[in-house]
This record gives sequence, structure tokens and C-alpha cells, in this order.
Amino acid sequence: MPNGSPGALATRFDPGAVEAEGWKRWNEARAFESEVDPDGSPRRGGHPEREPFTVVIPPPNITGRLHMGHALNNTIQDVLVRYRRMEGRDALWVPGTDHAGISTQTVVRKHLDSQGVDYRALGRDEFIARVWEWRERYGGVILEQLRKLGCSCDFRRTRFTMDDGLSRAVRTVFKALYDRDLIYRGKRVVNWCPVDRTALSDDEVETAPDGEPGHLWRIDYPLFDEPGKRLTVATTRPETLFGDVAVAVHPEDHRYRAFVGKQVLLPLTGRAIPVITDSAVDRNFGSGCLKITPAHDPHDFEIGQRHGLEPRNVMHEDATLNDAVPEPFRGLDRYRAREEAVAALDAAGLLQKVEPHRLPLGRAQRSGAPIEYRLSDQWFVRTRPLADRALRRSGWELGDEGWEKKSAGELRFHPARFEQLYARWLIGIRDWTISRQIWWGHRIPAWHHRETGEVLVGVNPPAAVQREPDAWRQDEDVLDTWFSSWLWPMSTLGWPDEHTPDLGRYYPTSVLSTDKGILFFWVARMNFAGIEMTGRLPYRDVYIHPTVLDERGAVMSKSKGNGVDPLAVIEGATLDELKRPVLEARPSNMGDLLRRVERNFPQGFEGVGADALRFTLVRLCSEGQEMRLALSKFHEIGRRFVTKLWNASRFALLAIEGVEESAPASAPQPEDRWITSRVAGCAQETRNALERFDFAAVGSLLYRFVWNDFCDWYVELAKARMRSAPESARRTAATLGLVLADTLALLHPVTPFVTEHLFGQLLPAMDRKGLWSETHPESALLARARFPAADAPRDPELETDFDALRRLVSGVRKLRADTGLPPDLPLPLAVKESPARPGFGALLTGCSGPVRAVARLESLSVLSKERPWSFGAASAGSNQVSIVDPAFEARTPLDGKLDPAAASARISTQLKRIRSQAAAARKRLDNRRFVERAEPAVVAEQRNRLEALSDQESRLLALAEQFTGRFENGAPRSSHEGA
RNA sequence: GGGCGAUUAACUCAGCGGGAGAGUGCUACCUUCACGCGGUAGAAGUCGCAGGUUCGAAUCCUGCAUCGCCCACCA
Repeated sequence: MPNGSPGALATRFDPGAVEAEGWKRWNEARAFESEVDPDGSPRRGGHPEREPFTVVIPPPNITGRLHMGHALNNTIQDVLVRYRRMEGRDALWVPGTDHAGISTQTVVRKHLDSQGVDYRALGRDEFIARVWEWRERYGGVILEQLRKLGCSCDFRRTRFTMDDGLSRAVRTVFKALYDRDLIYRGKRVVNWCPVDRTALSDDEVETAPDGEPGHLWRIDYPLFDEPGKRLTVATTRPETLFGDVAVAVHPEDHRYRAFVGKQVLLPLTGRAIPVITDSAVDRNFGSGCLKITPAHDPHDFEIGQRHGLEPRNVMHEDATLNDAVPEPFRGLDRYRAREEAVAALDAAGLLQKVEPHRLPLGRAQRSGAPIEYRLSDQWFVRTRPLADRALRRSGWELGDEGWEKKSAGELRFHPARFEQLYARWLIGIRDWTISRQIWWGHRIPAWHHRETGEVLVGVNPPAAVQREPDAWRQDEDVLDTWFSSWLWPMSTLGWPDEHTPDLGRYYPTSVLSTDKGILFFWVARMNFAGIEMTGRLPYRDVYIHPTVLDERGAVMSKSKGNGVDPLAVIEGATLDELKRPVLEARPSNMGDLLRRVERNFPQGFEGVGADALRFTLVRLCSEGQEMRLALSKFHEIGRRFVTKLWNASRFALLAIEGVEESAPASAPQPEDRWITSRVAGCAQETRNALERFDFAAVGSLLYRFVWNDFCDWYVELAKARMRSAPESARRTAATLGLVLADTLALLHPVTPFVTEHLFGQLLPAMDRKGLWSETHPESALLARARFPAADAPRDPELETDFDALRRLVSGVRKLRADTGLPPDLPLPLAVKESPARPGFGALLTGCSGPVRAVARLESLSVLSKERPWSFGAASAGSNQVSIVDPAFEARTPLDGKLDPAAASARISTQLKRIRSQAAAARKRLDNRRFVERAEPAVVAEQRNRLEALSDQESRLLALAEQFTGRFENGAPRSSHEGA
């Protein structure tokens, strides 16, 4: 320690050192291990009787790097977990990572590309081996980053979605759902990504809100019998014409009645196709004739099925045209083929018209490539029965009017409005495509007979397959990543083994905290799996955190280069490091972003540490759905606050070091009882806010308590007392230490590192001086200490009186400012309590010494109502200035030090304000209907208020008498009556 | 097209039926022995617009405007 004495705190807070020390102590104490080990035996010295509180982490991708959304979500989880652990629960936070099928395959493929290796040439097994290698090297980075953030996970239980156990869980569910007819295989038109060459679920496809620019081509299809007559179809995809099997018109469309049942000649092919009717056709779009391409459009597929039309697939997996098309077009990419087809149609005189047209173009979430619709054999989860069960668990019932909310349900969303969104999605749910034509993932546990086509499904290869391995082949496809994530709360705790100690004790989990972006992908599906496989929802509460936006309100994303890197916030970054994400993303507003960074952080950004990062996020985490962040906020909010806490703790520790060991402590003074009551109140309110998931309130309660109660008032009052008698100094130091200990505990869930460090200094310092009162902290480690009680006694009367005391001190300061007196001029002051607050005088007498110091008073006389005004040794001169307050009146003599004009202007301003307030109250009370209809308590309150204001007004008027020369009729000349 | 959310001081946001609030920024002053990453005092708002309900509306209802998010998609 640089400051010599053993208990002294470094002058400057060094987050890096404090964070390293924190982890060292927590690891040594195994502070974050649950009370019961995974094998079912109690933790050494643990408390297996404590009620479990379980959170499973939303598993980040192994390819992931910590971004601000992770930082926010994991801070919130850590706040909850640390709070519950301190509150006396057996807290378990299960960490882990997700194998992230397509995403990881893409990353590793690119990694291999950069080494000149073609992944397809490697073959499936070798490629998978390379992915595992990659995962060994880089897959744990994100968990290390979570540690930097301070996450109190039980890292013994770290899981990965491709672990043996979790893989068995996947196969078990697949088999069970297949047996229950909730998984089926079918030939369907699915979303297809031509880049990754795989099917995608509907949820993995994104469409720009206003569509994308394209064209609408009108093409003539000549009648087969009478080539002079033509039907004109309108299409945005002329290249799929080769797959057309019919032209459809609306059954009631009179224009085309004569064509129905005839055949048209499909251009460029010479193939004849029928003209059919289907009511799905919109008569008002284009010409009212729809070309039917069942293999390349989901709607056309449905129409084709209704009419028994055989689909014609005209594309390869990479969206080049296949051999089903005329020779000149074979092998062409779909967009090249489009140009060629249009040119050929034009040359043949069949192109009627081309017009610009915006169309809803689906793109693959991962690759960004426009989706192709592809007819293929895929596996699906039949979601309707699962969604129905989930809806019922949430208290929804299906009636004549459709689904309606009927009862509370078992699942609580925070904020509650997300239940509507969730239910709406469940009501409109469509089957889930779960097969993916990639290599990295859980291979589908189904075997196809090479000759008969029979399909067998098993957790392990079925007996028939084992008997004749050569006659069967395992399905080539793997499962959607979410098919393992949806089991996460169960599988991390040991499912499908029915009776693991973890599953029995820690499942269902308590709270799930997540981003609203994966409400459907993940949360809803976890509910399905939980209900279906265990009969229980996997958690009771779902907290949806706000979306992190940049300072201008845009969603933070890697591709926009506008993200704020949490590690830069914690550890700092040079200017070049701050610019790097922008340069990598190369967004359209790159120059602007770079200039902004250069202007705001020319010297780079000084790291503020994990605590400041966390405090800032918590402080800004309100119930809205957005959180606007700029790098500067972390200085403004988190770092300032942590520094303030550090310095206040320094003061307390210095005070404690300074007390004489032998001195007895005096009885608690009013200010001691006040701050003790305040910290008890802060504990209650903080607990309430945590129970409501109102994190912004938690941040603001703690901020206000530390800054405005503890630092601004208690510490300031304490300074004078530390210089007084040893008994008084000892009492003050004890109170400082006790209140600080509670404060650190209250703050620990939010700012774990700095509070752990400070508590580590405070505890021995208090021990050395014997300053703990009845109770000594049970734990030397704050992480395992008790959260301050919800029922500690409070003294509301004292708190109210103390507010008046604060107004008195502020009033004196304002009086000096108003009247141009130097701020350090000692004033004699006399105070009389008003009848409204009997007891205020006693409080003031009780802490007159410290009050005199903070208000810089020459003397402080507390007078009874009847006594004439007098000012200690000073003469009670005729002219006085006064502070008029509902709780008291305070006066100081003018004594020629003060400008009478300023004093009278002051009275004039105050009168004006009070009269306007009184007028408002009077107006209300004069309204007969208000008096009749408003709640009696409200009316009474207004009466009291008016009375207090009138009292103040008359006192001010009496005071103004002194300046009679400056007033007419008792009112200041410059003021206006009322308001 | 449907749904959800936001609109309050220059900025970021609380407040959600009875006196317009906080932090930042701004102005003036203060080297007070924890902290200038500080302290004290101050200026600053027709609470998006228009109706309605109510004794009373920033707060509840309706409509409109602007911004954001989600879902759907007529080829």
C-alpha cells in the first residue's frame, strides 16, 4: 500500500488490480460453487438446506466475441445471481457455449479458405475434426471475457451443446418426438440458402421492411391450339419459368373463361401446360394470370398440390440451373439465367412489358444471400400441439373467438407486455424445419434402408442397423442449432438421465434473462421442450432486457461498425483500437464515425473497469425497449460513481484508523440514527426494485444513497465530529464503518470487484478498533455475505426532520448567495421550530456542532417560540434576514454586513413564489366540486398546504416590515399580487 | 398491411391521475484536511399535436404526426 499505514486505501482506484485480486479471492474460496455438488454431496461447509436459485446462461456462440448486448445481459444475470446468493439462496449460474452450426461452419470454412484449404475436399469427417480443433483453440474466449465482466458462474458446470451428454439429449428428444408423431419427414418447399447450401427455418430469413427493388416482367404464353391468342403472366422471377407446370386464373375471372381447361405453350421450352383455376389467384395483380412453379415457390407448391401437378425442380443446390432446362441455360446462375431468359423472350416477341417493382425479398440471416425456395426432403417439428400446450400454460384458452387470455398462467414476462408478443407468435406458428444440409452439428439419428427406403429412428443405431450395417445409411443432415439450445435448461443439468442430483435440485430454473430477438428462436422453443419432455416450464420468470443502441439511436452491430466494445470500456483502448471496428465494417457513414471518435477521444479511451461498466449498464437499464449508449456514458455515470465510492471509503477508513482504541463510544447521535435509518430504507427499496426487475431503479437508489445521503450529508457532518471528543469520534467512525459495510453489500451485486476490495479493507480495520456493534459479519468475503435485511428498523419522523435540517443548511447557503455575502462568512443564526414540526428544535440542538460546521455559522441558537429573537453573542439588531420554511424559521441579524436592497429583493422573490403556490391551492379549495368530489385526504392535504403557505406568507410580511421605506401597504412594490 | 414501443430542460432519461424531476452540459463562485473524476448556488420545460373523460391530465381514452422495433408478404 502506497500510503504507509496498513489499512490505508490507495489514493487512486486501480480497477485492473482490484479485479485480479477479486478473482483470486473468489477462486480460492470457490465462492460461486453451488451448495450441492453435481454428484449430490453438500459443498464443504455449505448450506444444502438453502432453497435453490438457478439461472442458465444464454449460451454464446463459440465463435462469439463479447459485445455490449452480452455485457448487459450477463451483468443483469450476475446482479440477480449475486443478490440471491447473498439473500440466502443456493445460487447456481450454469455457463456454457453453443456450437452454432451454420455460423461456426462458415467461420471455420473461411479460416480454411485463408490457408488455401477447400473444406469440401477435406471431406466430412476431416472437416469436423478441424472444427473441433478450432473450437479447442478459440471456443473458450467468450467465457474468459465473461470472467472479466465479473460473472459469478459455477464454472465447474460449463457445458457445450455438442458435449456427449447434451448430444444424447438431442437424440433422445428426436426419438421421443418422432415416436409421438411430433417430428416428421416430408417433401416441402423450404427456404434455401444457396451460399451455405442448406435449408433454413422461417425464423432465419429476413426481409427488408419496404422490400427491395426489382422488376415485374409480363410474358406472353401462346395458346397451344391457337398460337395467335396469348395469356400474359406477370412475374418477378422469369428464370423460374422453366419449372412452370400450369398457368392459374381466378375461377370467377370472366376475362379468361375461354382459356380454362386449354393448354398454353411454355415459352422457350415447347412444353404444353394446362390453364387451371384457383381462388388463391389475385385478379387485380398484374394480368390476373399466375404462372405456377411448385418447386420454387411455397404458394405455387400448395396450388400445385391441390391440382395434382408434379413439381419440376430446375435448380441445383447453389441456385444454378440444372439439366431440366433447355441446353443454353444449363449451369447458369439464377440471376444470369434471368437476363438470358428475358433476352430470349424479347427476341421471341413474347416480352410484353417490364416495369420496376419492389418485392419482398427474403435473405438468409447468416449469409445475406437472397433465399431460394427449394423443394426437398426435410425434417420438421409439428409445432401446433406444442404451441397449444405452451399457450395453455400461460393461461390462454381456445374459444369461439380464438385464443384468449383467461388466467394468470405459470410464466411471468418482465416487462409483462412481451407475453402478448409471445402468445401471438404461438397462435400463428408454422412447422419448424429442423434439418440442415451442413456438416457441423448434431447428425440426425435416423437411418434409411438403402433399398426399401424404410426409416428407423433411435437414440443409438437401432438393432436392425447394427445387424446389417451395409444395408442402411444414416441421414446425412444435421439438426438446426436451436434443436439443441431448446433443451439447454434441462440438458445442462443432466437430462435425459432422469434422476441426476442437479436435475432434481436445480430444475426448473428460476429466471431466464435474454434479448427479445430470440424470444421465438429460443425462449418459446425451450418452453415447448420443457413441457413436452419434463411436464414443466423450464423457468418461472423471463426477463427481456432492452436493446442496446448507439448514441444516435441505431442498433449496435458489427456490420455498422457502431458497437461499443465492452472490453475497451473495461481495459481502455487507443485511438487506433477505437477506430478498428469502424474500419473493418466500412459502413457508408464511415468518415463521420471516424471523425466523431477522433473528436471525442483523441487520446484514446481510458479504461474504467468492469464495475463502472456494470454500474452504467444497470443505471440505464429501464423498462423501455431501448438503451442508448455512448462511450462517454461510462465515464459520466459508472466511473464517476465508483470513484466517489472509493473516496468516501477512503475517508471512512482514515476515520476508523484515527480513533483511539481505548475510548468508549458515545451514544448514537441523531445523525447516526438518521443515516442508519436511511441505509435501512435504501436496502428495502433496493430489494423491492430487484424483485421487480427494475434495474434502473436499483442503480438510481444506490447512486442517490451513496452520493446524496452518505457523502453529501453524513460524511460532511462526520468531519466536524471526528475533530471533537474521542468518544464522539469513535461513535462517528463506528457509524461510518457500519453504514459503509451495508452500502458495500447493497452495491456488491452491481459492482462486485470494488466492493469486495473495499470490504476486504474495512473488515480488518473495524476489527482492529473493535467497532462492530452487536453483530460481526459472518463472512470475510462479501460475495458470500448476507444482503442487508429488509426489515431493519427505520425512523420516518427523524428522516422528515432531517430533511428540514438539510433545507436549513441549504437555506443559509442560498441566503449568502442571494445577498452577495462571501460564502465563508460566519453568520450568527437563531432558529425556531414551527408548531407543525415539534421535535425539529431538539434534532437541531442534538447536532448543532456539525451543523454549525457545514453551514459555517458563527453561532446557532435554538429558541423556543416565546423567546425574543437573539443571536448568541451577537447583538439582536433591528434588521434581520430570515429563512421561512414550513418546519422552522431562521434569522440572522443584518449588522450592516448585508445590503438591505438585496435582502428586500430576496423577500420579494420568496413572497412571489409562495403567493403563487397559495393562489393555486386556494383556487382548488374555492372550487365547490373539488371539495365535494375529491378524496377527503387530498382535500385535507390542500388545506394544510394552504395553511402552511399562509403562515409563511404572514411571516415574510412581518419580516418585510423592517424595510417599510421600501414597501407600500406591506407588499413589495415590485411584486404582483397572487399568480 | 397488422402489432408493440417511444415522443418530458440543450443531451440521455425517470415520473404514469392531485405541488414539473435526476444525471450530463451550461452560468457564477469555492485550492473546506475522502474526492476538482470534487463542492455550493443558479438559469433552463405551452411534458409531440388535436379532441375527450375527470373537481383535477405529463399521467387515462380516441385520433393524428414523427421515430424505432417485430410479424406478415400479391406472383
